[in-house]
Amino acid sequence: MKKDRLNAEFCNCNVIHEDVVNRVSEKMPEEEKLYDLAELFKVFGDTTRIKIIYALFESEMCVCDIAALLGMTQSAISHQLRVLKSAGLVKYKREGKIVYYSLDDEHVKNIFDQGFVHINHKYMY
Amino acid sequence: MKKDRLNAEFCNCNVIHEDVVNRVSEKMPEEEKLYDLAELFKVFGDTTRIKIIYALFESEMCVCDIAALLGMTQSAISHQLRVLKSAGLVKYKREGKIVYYSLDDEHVKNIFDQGFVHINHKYMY
DNA sequence: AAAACACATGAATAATTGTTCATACGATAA
DNA sequence: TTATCGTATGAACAATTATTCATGTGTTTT
Repeated sequence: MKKDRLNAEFCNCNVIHEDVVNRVSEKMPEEEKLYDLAELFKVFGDTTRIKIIYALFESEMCVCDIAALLGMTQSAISHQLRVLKSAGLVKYKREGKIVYYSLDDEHVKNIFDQGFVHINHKYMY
Repeated sequence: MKKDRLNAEFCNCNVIHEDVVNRVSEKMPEEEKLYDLAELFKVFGDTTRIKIIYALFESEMCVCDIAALLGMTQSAISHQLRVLKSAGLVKYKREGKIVYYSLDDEHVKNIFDQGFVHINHKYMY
């Protein structure tokens, strides 16, 4: 009975298909890339941030306008804009007292469109 | 000084650009769609699940093999496969004692590819 | 100068969530 | 049948996180 372990890592069960595991293991992207990808999707995994991004698809907006649009406090929006900013998804420019936020990535729309394809496909059954 | 509120929702700041807010408001997708989209991305927002999906890009796999590949317990993998399954992202087939999981959505790859575009673009600066 | 406004931010709280542990289920083997 | 194996799952725990509240910063206005 085989008791192989891959990468000397702890695992409480046997490897059933060693060939498959080895082949897939070689094809896996770098750990760091996968981590970064998960971090990016984590940013998209919140309704408020999704709404902010959709709003910014249409127009650059200041914090107060976004807060009014979404019916949320200025503080909550500001906190979320910070998350979006550190993820490199939005940028801002200051004009007097007002700070205008806009999208800083032209690929986000594509990601969301593909996401909708999945959602809509799911509901056809 | 204007004190408008949109949609009769509470918001602790003034609407500065009423025209922009109204125009963007009309263009926003349905609340439910945005919620579903966030839920989908939430599933992608975990390194373990990202790894599982990448593994399944290459080959269908049983639970033990995935656990060995990722160096994690069978229980942890099984819990995550449950999440992926209820999101409509993976399907399974049973053969005796062994359960084989495989991808159930051909669009996921596109979403991830676009995600990588963002990540790689970000690191060029 | 002080007051008002737009926005940012630290701390606290509540809610969500990933993993572990123990155990149960379903199928095969002895 | 009993034992074993592959998998599923509920409960518990730790860690993360979204919002609120209070307050601070920077800019304009009076």
